[in-house]
Amino acid sequence: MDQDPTLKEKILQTVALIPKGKVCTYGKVAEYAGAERRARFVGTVLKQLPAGTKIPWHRVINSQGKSSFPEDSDHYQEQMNRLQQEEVVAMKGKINLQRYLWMP
DNA sequence: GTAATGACCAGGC
DNA sequence: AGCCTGGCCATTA
Repeated sequence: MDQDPTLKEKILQTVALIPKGKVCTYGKVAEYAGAERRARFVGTVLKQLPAGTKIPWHRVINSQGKSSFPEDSDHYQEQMNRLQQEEVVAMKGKINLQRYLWMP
């Protein structure tokens, strides 16, 4: 049981708001969800998501503009495939945040 | 109760 | 550009 169940829900809700063709960082998601210094918690929450979730977790990347997964992992490939499918282009595994970062 | 863990981040070198 | 360090804080053991 969470001490603050609404916080997890807020984070998921915020991630769900990221529009197609845009991305957001863990830190920004935390900020928009009203949890300013809880970037790591965002990752913890996304990790718990089931396989067929509707939450667009692939639109969440780290502050360096890169996937937070190792390049040889399936998660990395899936994330990049989905982003590319949404016209989000990554050069050398790096995404241009100036261009693709979602700003509500 | 303490200690370790982690889909993070900013700063320093 | 890369690598290391300290800080962060909810979860887990």
